[in-house]
Amino acid sequence: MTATNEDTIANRICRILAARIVTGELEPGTKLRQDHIAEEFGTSHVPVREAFRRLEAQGLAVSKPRRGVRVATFSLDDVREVAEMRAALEVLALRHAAPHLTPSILDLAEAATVEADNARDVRSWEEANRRFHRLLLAPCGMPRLLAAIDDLHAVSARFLFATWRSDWEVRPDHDHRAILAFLRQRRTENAAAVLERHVQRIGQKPAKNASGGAFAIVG
Amino acid sequence: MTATNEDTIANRICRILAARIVTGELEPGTKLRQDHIAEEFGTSHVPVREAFRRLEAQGLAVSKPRRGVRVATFSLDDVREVAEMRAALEVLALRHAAPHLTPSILDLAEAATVEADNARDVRSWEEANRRFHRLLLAPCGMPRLLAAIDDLHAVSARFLFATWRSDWEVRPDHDHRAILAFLRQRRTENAAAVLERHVQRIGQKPAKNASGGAFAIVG
DNA sequence: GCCCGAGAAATTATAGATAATATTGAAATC
DNA sequence: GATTTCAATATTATCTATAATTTCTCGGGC
Repeated sequence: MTATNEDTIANRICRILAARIVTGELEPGTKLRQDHIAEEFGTSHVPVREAFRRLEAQGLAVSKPRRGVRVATFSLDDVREVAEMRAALEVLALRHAAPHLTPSILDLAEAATVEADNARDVRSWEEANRRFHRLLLAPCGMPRLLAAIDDLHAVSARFLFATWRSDWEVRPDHDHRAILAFLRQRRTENAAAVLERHVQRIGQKPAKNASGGAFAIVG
Repeated sequence: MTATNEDTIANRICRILAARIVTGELEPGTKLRQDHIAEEFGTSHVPVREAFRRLEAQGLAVSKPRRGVRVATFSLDDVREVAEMRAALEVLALRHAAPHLTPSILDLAEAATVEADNARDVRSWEEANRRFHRLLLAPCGMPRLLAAIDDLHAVSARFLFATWRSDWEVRPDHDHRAILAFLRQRRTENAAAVLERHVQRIGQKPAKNASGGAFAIVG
């Protein structure tokens, strides 16, 4: 029952740092100092360095030789790029997953949509939204594709959390319901088309809402 | 003029091991022992471990905690998955790159095609082929997308090298020429359609050639 | 007042060493 | 003869220490 035995220290550090970066607790550009992190986790700096390498590969951190590691910055262009990649890959995954979607999976996805619509904060909305996407795509049986989509989701979530620091307004997600309706009718291509537009909206220019604050459409 | 100063030891080890894995010099399933590799490169094992983490992220190696790192194995399903991902992402890249393609870039791509057609071995064919794809896609200006495509190319190349161990037959690439022709006419969507089919062919079931040996269409 | 440089402090990258774990092979048992 | 157990070996994951590089700071000169 040794929980630490299943997982390496480097992996744990990587997961925790990734969560901090995604939620914005660690701001873009922040220096990640290996000795400080090592001290915080009560380890040496070697596993910390290994965690850095994984974060780098996921695009959450940037390292320059001999100049340290920083939390990756991201521009609107980056967000748009990730949105387009997600759109292309999620459509691919949905096409392969559709034949294996069961009514019970679609019910779970609908429940996730309802949860997202009722979410009171951005964090629980993000969790429910990601669950919706994952439920529909997981049956594609393409592990590398799913892993790539997950990484892109993480970057999208960074943008989401950065935009909606504290305030969050409830708004029903019509795209999700449309996708589910099409999938129930086995009209895969229609569902894929809605999904593609839906995901591409992530990177759209933030617009003004009624109260004057900027907001971005997210998916 | 210190070349080693520009690059970290871990990076160098990673690049060299990646090349060995891709070319098949290191066979799938081979155990990668950190102490042996460290000794070969005349370093300690710490940079070796960091290199392992990058190889893992690229999908070229698989590591299980406390059980070491092995060269990743790959099945025909894996190859097909990578082919589909490449098709989706390369089409996306081409759509964005097309407006920025100049006649001189297209000329270089044509030269690469000629080189590939005349290649006497699989290795030089692969180099020319990859150059062709990269020339056409690089102007898209989406660095993360290009990096993802590069990683997928590496996995495709593993399959290529594994299939064509030594023998290699010259065969002109009609797809490449068709893509170039469409791009010269600014018919981006036609070019994208050919590219999509072209890349998807990678994972197609190996067929028999005249001499009776199995061969796979590759792109 | 501003810029430049030398020295100091902090930090990274690497090396060498240690403890814990998995693997292997041989002997003993069924 | 096959199987299980146990110890020897090999390997991994980690820690401590060291060398090298970068950044910071403070003082002097323009």
